[in-house]
Amino acid sequence: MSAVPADAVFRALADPTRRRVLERLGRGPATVGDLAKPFEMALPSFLQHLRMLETAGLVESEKVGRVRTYRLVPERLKLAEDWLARQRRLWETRLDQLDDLLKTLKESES
Amino acid sequence: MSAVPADAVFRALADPTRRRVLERLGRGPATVGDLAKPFEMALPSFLQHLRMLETAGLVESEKVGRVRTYRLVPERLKLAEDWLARQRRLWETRLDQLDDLLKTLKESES
DNA sequence: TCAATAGTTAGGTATTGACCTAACTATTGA
DNA sequence: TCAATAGTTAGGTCAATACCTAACTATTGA
Repeated sequence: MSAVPADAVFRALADPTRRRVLERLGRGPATVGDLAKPFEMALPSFLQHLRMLETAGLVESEKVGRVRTYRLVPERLKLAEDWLARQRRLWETRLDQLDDLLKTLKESES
Repeated sequence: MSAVPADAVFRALADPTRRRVLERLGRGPATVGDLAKPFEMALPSFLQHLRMLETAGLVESEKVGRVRTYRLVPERLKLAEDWLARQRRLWETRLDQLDDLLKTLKESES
């Protein structure tokens, strides 16, 4: 069943921990330790979230010595944004058409 | 474990079946049967998707006689849109700051 | 050189998601 | 009135998520 990239992106965004990580990375790259600090969670659990973000393509990382640094891949969020924007255009068009219809009906009354 | 509304919205969007349903509803209300027709899936499985969209607040439904009709609740998509827009503003600001910094450095060279 | 640090792997549990079939209820049109 | 229609409920399988602890590897600074 075609696991479209959008699936992974939206699934990655579905978790508050992962959204907070993205917000953090929006202000610049950070190491695993830095990223993990604000969370109660055990490290291995947290790493799973990072892995999920990375496989969704929303972040990328590089290890130097024993330190791995993550940064945002902003283009990837566009996938989600684009879908939502397209969706909004769709129903806005439809509401406009309804509006036109109502206007036409009102005019033909007079 | 604050299950923020955004969680449910993004999770609802994570499945292609549900996104197709939303696209369909973007063109106007439709009954369960109408919505289900394009999908191979058994009806009970499909209903679960509809339920998930409804608990996420993305759609609402009303039953008249034996027919249930679904329609989009567009405001709800704004939750997702807003988060993404805020996120974009964040990292765009940061990239601008980097840009300024680089410009400043270049100027001080000359 | 060796103990502390940074991250990783292995493996276990509980819940939820995505599907199915079978059997049911409520409505409606002939 | 009764068979077809529209949707619903019950219950089962399998994979993935979200967490955990324990034990490990690789790097580095004193």
